[in-house]
Amino acid sequence: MTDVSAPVRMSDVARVAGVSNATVSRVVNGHYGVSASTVEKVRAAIDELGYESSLVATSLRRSRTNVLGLVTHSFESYTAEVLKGVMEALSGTGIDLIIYANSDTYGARSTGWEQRHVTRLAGTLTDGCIIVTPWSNVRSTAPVVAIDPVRDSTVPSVTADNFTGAVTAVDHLLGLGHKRIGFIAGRSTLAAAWAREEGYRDALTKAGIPIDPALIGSGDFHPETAIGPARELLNSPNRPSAIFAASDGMALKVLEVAQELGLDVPDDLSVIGFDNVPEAALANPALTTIDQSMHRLGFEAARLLQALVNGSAQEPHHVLIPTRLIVRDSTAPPREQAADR
Amino acid sequence: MTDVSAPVRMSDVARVAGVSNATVSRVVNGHYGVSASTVEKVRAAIDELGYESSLVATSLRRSRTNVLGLVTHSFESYTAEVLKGVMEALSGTGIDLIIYANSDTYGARSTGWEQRHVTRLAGTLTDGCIIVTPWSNVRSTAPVVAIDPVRDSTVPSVTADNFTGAVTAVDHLLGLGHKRIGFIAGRSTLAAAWAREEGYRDALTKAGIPIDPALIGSGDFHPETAIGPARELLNSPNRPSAIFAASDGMALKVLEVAQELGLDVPDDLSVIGFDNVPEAALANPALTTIDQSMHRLGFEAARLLQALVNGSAQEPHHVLIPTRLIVRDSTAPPREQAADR
DNA sequence: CATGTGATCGTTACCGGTTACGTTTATATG
DNA sequence: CATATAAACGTAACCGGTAACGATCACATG
Repeated sequence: MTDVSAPVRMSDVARVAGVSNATVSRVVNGHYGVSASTVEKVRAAIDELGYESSLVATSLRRSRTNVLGLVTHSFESYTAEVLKGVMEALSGTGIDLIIYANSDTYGARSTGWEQRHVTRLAGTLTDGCIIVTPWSNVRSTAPVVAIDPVRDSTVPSVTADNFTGAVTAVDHLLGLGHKRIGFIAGRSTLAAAWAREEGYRDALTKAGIPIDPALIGSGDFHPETAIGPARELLNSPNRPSAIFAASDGMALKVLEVAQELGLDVPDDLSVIGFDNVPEAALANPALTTIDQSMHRLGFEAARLLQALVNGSAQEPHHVLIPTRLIVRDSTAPPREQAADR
Repeated sequence: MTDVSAPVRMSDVARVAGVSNATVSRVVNGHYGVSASTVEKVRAAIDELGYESSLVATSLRRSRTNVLGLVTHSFESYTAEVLKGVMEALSGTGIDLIIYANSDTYGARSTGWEQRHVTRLAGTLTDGCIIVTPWSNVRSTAPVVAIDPVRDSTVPSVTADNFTGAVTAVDHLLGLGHKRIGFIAGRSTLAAAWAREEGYRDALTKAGIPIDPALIGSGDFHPETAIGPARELLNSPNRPSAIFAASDGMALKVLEVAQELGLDVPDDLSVIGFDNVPEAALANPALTTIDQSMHRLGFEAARLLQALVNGSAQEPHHVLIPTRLIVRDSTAPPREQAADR
């Protein structure tokens, strides 16, 4: 039967140790001005009572809390990867992480939740916040770092080099001999989606291929939204020989649609994604994609936020993570070219 | 140029609206006793200033915070699944979730951190806590629910029916004709590991097969720890025709070891895991396993914790989630039996 | 007209710590 | 011995809200 009584407060420790509240606080925080014998008494009382300071009371009074906040709206695998990166950056620093998730908007993709959570946390509970994939802009008095922000965002951010990555993806397809390359876009308000589409357009233009609006379908990064555009692209009389999807989730849906239509990947259709989520490597066929290290995004975001909190961050506050082409089994030369050889 | 000034407090709203702090509080919390015109003024001031109440100050004063805490030590895929279940249970209830992760022990598997975090959160910031895979026992004045607790735990818990699941796994192998079945155990201090081993022993005994200690290797649920025992089992002169690993992570390592030794799965060796992590379905060969719905564990844990907080939970406070055999490609009749037919 | 009643709103103590400041005591200095 | 100095520790204000309590006022009632 353990104690189900009230939690142990600092005043309890003070009473047992026969000192004042202030002295206990000094001991807990290792401040100067307490005799060795008093420190000993207080330590003993703390151990005896099993005292732990209240995070809430401490952060209300203190300006610095040594806790960083992270706000997210879902826990997909990419979020987990980001979190691992953040934890790695924080490991051994003595800085803890609080993740705030609100149930009301779960799965609802509603907007404005980041703002609410950030203002509720920043300035009191946390020294700063990381926002994972924000769907709207935020303002805050405490430092904020966004991962994959919206297009017009002015807050410090960490993103993959989406433009270069998209160019690399299209160049890969061009290099294989593809001429008609379809694109399934992401949510246009997000900077990442915009940059990937720009990369697609740029790479084609550079290669002297005119942009055909009929080859551009619009998704919003959620896998299901790729199904319609994919069917449309693949059912068209002059269907593309390759499709570049702005995310792996959507690319995997393209694979499904291709299978459903009896198209062989990569012989009839090449598919390339973006993100390199764990599922991509395990798909059938394994998905060629552009790797953006979520782990790295989280890691760098935590680093940047720490620097911002310490005031030691150098401008500009936008870090770009390089991307990498991962060639797997979903891309190959188009059938005509393959026959030529 | 947005405001980089101090955060807006309730007193700022009060000043702008020309009322007292208490009235603003009443409006924010929708309490009775404020005239319609005053409510309007306060609402306007709140909108104008963009006020959001401080989570910290509120929870310091209030006994009830409508925030649940979750303490975890890592963000593997099972944690993400659990989180999704928790969020689903909380969706629409107006109850938010705070996840606390401490960096010091990240990956270090040290002990006692759960206790620190729970006491720092419970009673002030949160109304109660869910602890994911605790490695030690905890006490708390606020309700606590453990997912996969330690063996001697007395706290309310949610676990899969590990015993029955393990029996099912072994029965599946026995049904295929296997007689020599190896086992790779999990961390013995965890209730789940213990129940799975008990299930293994029980199923064999029930089938009249004596327990051979040489067939039991010890891991601790971390995948790498399965490699040694797997090599030992598979290199032995009288090697088992099937191995039951106490977790999918470890089972996947067994597959790797088998490949390394030139053994074909499932022809030379059947492998069955436990958990049904996403990777299991995508492994080569696809892993036969016992499904324990992490999502469900999280969901039920959140439900139980809510009931505990509301005081509406009925005894006993231990909920058992049924498990399910998922037959895939890593199990088959042993070679001898296969030849018999 | 005196008093009762209820709605509205301000005053103030408090949640559990932190810290500026003041007080006491011991020791050093003139 | 009087005074300066510093170490050790307590007192009390404060962080940003909440809620018990009291005060004020309009209106109804005897």
